[in-house]
Amino acid sequence: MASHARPLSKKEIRQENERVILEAAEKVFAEAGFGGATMQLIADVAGLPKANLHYYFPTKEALYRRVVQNIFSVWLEAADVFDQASGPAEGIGAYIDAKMEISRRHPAGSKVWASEVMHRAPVIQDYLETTLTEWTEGRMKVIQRWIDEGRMDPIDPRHLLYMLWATTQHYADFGHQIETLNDGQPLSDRQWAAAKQTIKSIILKGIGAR
Amino acid sequence: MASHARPLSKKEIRQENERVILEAAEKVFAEAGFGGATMQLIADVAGLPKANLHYYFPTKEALYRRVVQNIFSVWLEAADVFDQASGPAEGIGAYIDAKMEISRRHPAGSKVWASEVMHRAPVIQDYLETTLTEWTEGRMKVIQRWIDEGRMDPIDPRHLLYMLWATTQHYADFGHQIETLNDGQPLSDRQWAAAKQTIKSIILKGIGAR
DNA sequence: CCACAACCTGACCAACCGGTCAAGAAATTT
DNA sequence: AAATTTCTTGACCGGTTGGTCAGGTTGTGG
Repeated sequence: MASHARPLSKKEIRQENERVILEAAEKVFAEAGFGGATMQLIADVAGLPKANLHYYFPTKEALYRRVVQNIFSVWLEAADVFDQASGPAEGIGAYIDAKMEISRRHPAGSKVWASEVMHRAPVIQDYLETTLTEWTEGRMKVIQRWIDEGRMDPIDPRHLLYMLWATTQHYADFGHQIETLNDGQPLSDRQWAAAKQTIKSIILKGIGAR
Repeated sequence: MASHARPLSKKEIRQENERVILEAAEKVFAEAGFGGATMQLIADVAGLPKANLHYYFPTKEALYRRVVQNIFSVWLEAADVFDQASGPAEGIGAYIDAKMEISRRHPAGSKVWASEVMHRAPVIQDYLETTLTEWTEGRMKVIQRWIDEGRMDPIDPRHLLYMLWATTQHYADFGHQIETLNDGQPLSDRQWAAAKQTIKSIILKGIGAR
């Protein structure tokens, strides 16, 4: 039982507790939605008294906002692979791999994001209008350049992006449905690989990547 | 003001009130989630006193269950076009059109369904295990037959189906995000047509439909 | 070692929610 | 037109929820 643990410093205490609370909150918000989640349940999952949550996060909304912000930053990181690529096959292929990995490792985060957007983004509308809009336009330009260079078919870049988001996030957001249709078992390593392979195969061939 | 309206019969009253309540409930559940929705708000949207809702639907859960069941039946109807098709280009193309039309006309329903599945399907798990499983297996056999007949590439039918669901429902579930990225405007007729066309083009080429 | 600041938490509260009920209004049956 | 069934609704209730707070504990800087 960590008998040699020296007393934690105030900074460490704050860091650790915020981390534990955010982790628990992400899980509970994903499973119950914002309205269905309760501070009491989040506190139980985090292993802290409810009043302690309100010490670190003044309101339920403030806590939720932090959870969504965290997800958004993870979400954007996957974009890096896009820019560093030399062509559509490499760039889009790597992007699919990255987003599928996020769906597998952070399904709760993806669900919170989906829920937030479905409810008309009451908390992160400003992010949609600024950061996401800029990100999307940048990526559309990259795709358009590939088209102009004759490295893929003339596909509407916007709808191609939507297709990539939809397909990859589906494996997180609808994971329960997929699991049910898989005899109640989570996808195995082999099945995840097959999913990635099928998606990449259809899309890369579908856009005529060369 | 319908001054000539004869008094409504009891049957008509029941039919009309249930319809109004279910319509309001679908909208409110879609916008707020099950936990965030309140009977009072549904009553306000329906234009009825709250106690009247409990006369027609004993509990919030019972009302929610009916909403989800309605959505599920609409959802399955779109399958017809799949079976009547002579080949993958026609069948899958028509299925995409049908599901995109549902996303456009019934976005609230799609959101309720997504929300239900994301929360581990507490209400319609039995449907997933029976009706949806059977439906999926049937459609997988159709696709496999097309593959065996050499009418499309050997694609894993299961992941192709997930891709079709994900891509089409994305336009309903993430409609708010798409609208924001479209300068805050809903997609026009032309843009909906472009979306359909892009999706069909990529997928049909991607699976080598011939 | 002391004074201060940061952290912790059981107990509490006002607001809200799903659901009930009794009493009346309206349609239907006899 | 009386009797009966169905529909309507304001008022009410117990339970839950987000949030508060006072008083205690623990680390920290001088």
